[in-house]
Amino acid sequence: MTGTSGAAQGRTAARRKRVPRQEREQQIIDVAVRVFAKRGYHAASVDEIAELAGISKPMVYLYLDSKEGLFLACLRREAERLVSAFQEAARGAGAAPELRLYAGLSAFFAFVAEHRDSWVVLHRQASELSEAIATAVAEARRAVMAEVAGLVRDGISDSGRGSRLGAEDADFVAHALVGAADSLTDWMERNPGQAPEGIALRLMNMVWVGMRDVLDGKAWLPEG
Amino acid sequence: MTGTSGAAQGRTAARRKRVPRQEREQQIIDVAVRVFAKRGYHAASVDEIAELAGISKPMVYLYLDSKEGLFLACLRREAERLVSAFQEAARGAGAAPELRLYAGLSAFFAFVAEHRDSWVVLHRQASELSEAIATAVAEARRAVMAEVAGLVRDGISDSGRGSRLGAEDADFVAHALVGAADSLTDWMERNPGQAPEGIALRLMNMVWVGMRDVLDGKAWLPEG
DNA sequence: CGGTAAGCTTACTGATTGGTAAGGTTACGG
DNA sequence: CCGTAACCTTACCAATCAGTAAGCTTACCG
Repeated sequence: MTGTSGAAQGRTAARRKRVPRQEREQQIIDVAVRVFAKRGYHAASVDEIAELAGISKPMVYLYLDSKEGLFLACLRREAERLVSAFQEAARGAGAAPELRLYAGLSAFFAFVAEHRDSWVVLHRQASELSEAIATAVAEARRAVMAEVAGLVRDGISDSGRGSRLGAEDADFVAHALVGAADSLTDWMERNPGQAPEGIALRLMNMVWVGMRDVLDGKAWLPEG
Repeated sequence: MTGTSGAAQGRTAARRKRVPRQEREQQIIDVAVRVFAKRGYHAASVDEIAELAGISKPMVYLYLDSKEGLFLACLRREAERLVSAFQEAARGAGAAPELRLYAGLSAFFAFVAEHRDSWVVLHRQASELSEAIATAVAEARRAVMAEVAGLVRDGISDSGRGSRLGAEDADFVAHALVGAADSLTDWMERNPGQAPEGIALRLMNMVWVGMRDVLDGKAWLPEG
């Protein structure tokens, strides 16, 4: 009967319900992605994330170990979602590498449009941070890059245009493609209302057609 | 004659010479770029920068105002260098947009290869930070983007292939190009010994040739 | 109806570090 | 030779957070 006993949760408008760990973890990560995207890793405080998640800080530490652990969890979950979106789209688009690439790119742009915060977290929070985090980001990017490089390689050999381009070149094209897609997310933000498929199509036209022509010997040369 | 008077600078191996403000500022910025590139903005401490610059912390604050001011100074100087390198190369390459673009890209890759720290600072320290800094980074990128978009536009109209591609498309291509170049800096790191001109040439072939073909109506279409 | 464990909290500490106050010293013009 | 301003220092403050200790409360199970 102490005057203020139980005030902790008794008075708060909605008496916070107890929630099983797994569910709570996802809630925390949901909030954390938003906050990290908005403020950036360092400016984001665990206190704020805890409060927005409707719990107290020690819970975050109990479940996610540390701020870095929390960020890592965000990273892993969102990276997994993005990579899956790409892979599933590509896989579901038949056998032709060109079409698979196109489908993957479309899925990518759609994902970014829909999950802006996820993309921000994955995109511009890479350096700056600890080894483990940098590694995780690099790994996600590497996965996408490998996927794309594979499609490019298949596209090259499929087209019967021989092996004038080797693995190194497929890698080069993959880097260029992934980088272009990265950057086009900015363009997308400035040109709203563009369908992801439209963006993917333009990109395919720019890159793929050029690559095919190079394979056919129609190279561009300075002074040429 | 107090026993330890003057110990501050008397005992240090090399009695630190006095240096005029302008020169000292550049020294500080030199060091800061290295440290920011190595540690990232937040992990870098002003103390460390001061020490490596061979002076004490208050000097940094006297000359550069704040940590943010220091970073901003780094950013501005390095951005100016990079943009200049691109512009001068492009300007010195005659009138043809293709050649100017090629020269600009070559200069870009050469710059990144030579000034790795500058590039790291410019590249992956953008978000996370204050409004002013984000603005400065965005501005630098915008400058490059505008330059490239201009070249693309010129290239389109020069080729006489009409105006099937408008300003929006030039912007699209510019974003893709700049993003591809960004990302190819990673490729460059993993494939050392590649000449900047070689990288630029491959990129031109991928993108420019494709763009030209699209202008000629050789579009790629899914299922096509 | 206990009792035990999962869920949750308040209230702290410890360290790091951006930033500053106060004052010493050397160069240099008059 | 002297004063003044530019150059530079030591020593400190204050705030912000990541992370923790200690313990309360509710759900559920036997």
